[in-house]
Amino acid sequence: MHRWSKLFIPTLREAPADAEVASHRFLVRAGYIRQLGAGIYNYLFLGQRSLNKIISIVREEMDKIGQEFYLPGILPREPWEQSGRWAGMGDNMFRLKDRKGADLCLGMTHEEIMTSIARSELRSYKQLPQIWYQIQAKFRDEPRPKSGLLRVRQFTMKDSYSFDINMAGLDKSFDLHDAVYRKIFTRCGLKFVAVEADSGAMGGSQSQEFMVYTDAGEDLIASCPVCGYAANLEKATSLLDPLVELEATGDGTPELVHTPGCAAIADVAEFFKMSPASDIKCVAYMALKRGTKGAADTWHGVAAFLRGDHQVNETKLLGAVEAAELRTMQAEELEQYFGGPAGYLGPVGLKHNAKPLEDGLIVVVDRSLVDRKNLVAGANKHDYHFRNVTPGRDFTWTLAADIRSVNEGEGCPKDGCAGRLVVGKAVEVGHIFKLGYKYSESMGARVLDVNGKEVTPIMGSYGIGIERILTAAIEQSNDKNGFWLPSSIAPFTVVVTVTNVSDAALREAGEALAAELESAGLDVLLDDRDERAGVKFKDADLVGIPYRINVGKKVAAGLVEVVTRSTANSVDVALHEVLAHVKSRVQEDELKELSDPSL
RNA sequence: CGGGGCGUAGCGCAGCCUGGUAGCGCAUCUGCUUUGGGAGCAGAGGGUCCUCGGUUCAAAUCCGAGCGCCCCGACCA
Repeated sequence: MHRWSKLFIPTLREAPADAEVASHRFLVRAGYIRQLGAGIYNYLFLGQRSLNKIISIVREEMDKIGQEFYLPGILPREPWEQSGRWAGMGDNMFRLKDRKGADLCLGMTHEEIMTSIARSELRSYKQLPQIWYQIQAKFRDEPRPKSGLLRVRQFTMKDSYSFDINMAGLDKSFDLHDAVYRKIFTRCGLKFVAVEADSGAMGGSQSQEFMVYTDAGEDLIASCPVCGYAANLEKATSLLDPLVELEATGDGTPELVHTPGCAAIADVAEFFKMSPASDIKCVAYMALKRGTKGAADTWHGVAAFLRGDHQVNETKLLGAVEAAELRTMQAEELEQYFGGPAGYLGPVGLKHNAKPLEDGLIVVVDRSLVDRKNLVAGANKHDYHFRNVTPGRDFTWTLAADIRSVNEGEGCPKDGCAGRLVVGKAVEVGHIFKLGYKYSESMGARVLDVNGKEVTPIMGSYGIGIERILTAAIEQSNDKNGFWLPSSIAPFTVVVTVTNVSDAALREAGEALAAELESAGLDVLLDDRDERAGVKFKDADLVGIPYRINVGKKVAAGLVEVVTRSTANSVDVALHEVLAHVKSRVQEDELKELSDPSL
């Protein structure tokens, strides 16, 4: 029997001043967590209890498709060197040395280690497919930990890895994860959406994130309310409405116009009395090409051209030029590549590469510019623009690609769908990813196929952020008094509140009821503290327990109150019917979660 | 890494400008009363004022350096 009077549940009336998002404030106030350092948290009794429930659900579902391992958190340098990620992970990796001076790191993820096991143990296609998973602490030296448990330096991850003989096998492993993830998040009571995600510059054919909408989230999701299309903004595309082009002036060829003081898009649009959509915006970057086989890293100029009213999507641009990193150009670099200053950069007369990441400038134009005409663009000369600029005729490019971010209200990209996209903030709770051959190839994992020929297994990797499930659940269900969790992941299903423990009859009724519920398999917390009723009600509302049973004066009439935290609804129930009542409520919740059409 | 803010009792804060006994609310402990939405009265305990150095007769307060934490941006397999 869990008696509140004997437990350590340090609730706070006030939250620490630096807690901003709801889940952070409530996790601290409810005594779930305490901070130890930036992005480093102690999980106390209630927090750990809830996380354990989440882990149990994850484990139960994952065991249907995979096998649980447990790999070390402290890892030698060598496998990371082999995959190329010792350098590639950069400062995000915690690194340390042992007493002999050998390099070690703390695991951020375990592709290398799982692949090393596969390499040394898997020999035949007959051993495939394999799905291996673990639930374990991950360490990432985040540049900016924030928002309580949302972005931290140590967290718990369920990560799994699949090894298949071919693409069809990988598709199946991916689909298995997709199905199991939906089951897991549903059982955890999350209102989630699966979205298309960026698969990164280093290959991988399909990538899907599981997101929960919340303003505390750090990702932006574009979705179509009509057809259900949903994608991370890093990846989302859209249909643009047709535009009316400007009339050509003069002989229709580029004409240099004096545009004093028009460095900003808005100024240019005002000057020419046109929409910013008829202007060509230029954003200039330096792109990092990672040196291979010990060669030095090199930086290359990139000119990104797009519509004046569009925003560069750096993730897409990074993918388009196949670079490792981007940074914006400095003034000297602008002068070197464009011969003109910021605010007046343009594509006319620029020399560019035939292929990305060679010497010289890479010119990337957004696809939405390709069929346009009579545009206005900077002349690479202070206070001058060209008009009558037509892409293809007046300038060419290294490559044309989708490098812009979609905006809310643009057309859904699905064929025949007339919907308009909406954009919302979300937090990522899971990610499934077709890795391809990156790790199996670089680390030399091979098996013999049915013909006795050596082939490289194809891999997938799949993650779930355990703490983020808890955080997202709190974000989606809270009010000014606290939060409520689904009974599947709440630290307790029901709290039995004895309103006045100095009344022996109430105390005994509470004890008896709690014992009955507990012996029926419910997670019960008996609030037997010698506190005023109000204090106990406030605490119960705060700490996330979905049901409360008030054992008070009505006990004399054989009644207690069953209060639902989410709705504050209270019903009087006869003592001998409480168990059946609560059990059926919990079962209803589970059924509702599993059949909720919004999922 | 760029910008901003903060560091005084467990939590929330005042005091700092203008140097001189370290305070308030909540929490904690004791007693009495109270007992259905964070009770009342009386009493008590609790502080390296982030650290180090400097100025001064005297530093929470002024000066310098460092550390830590938060927010915005950049970054984020």
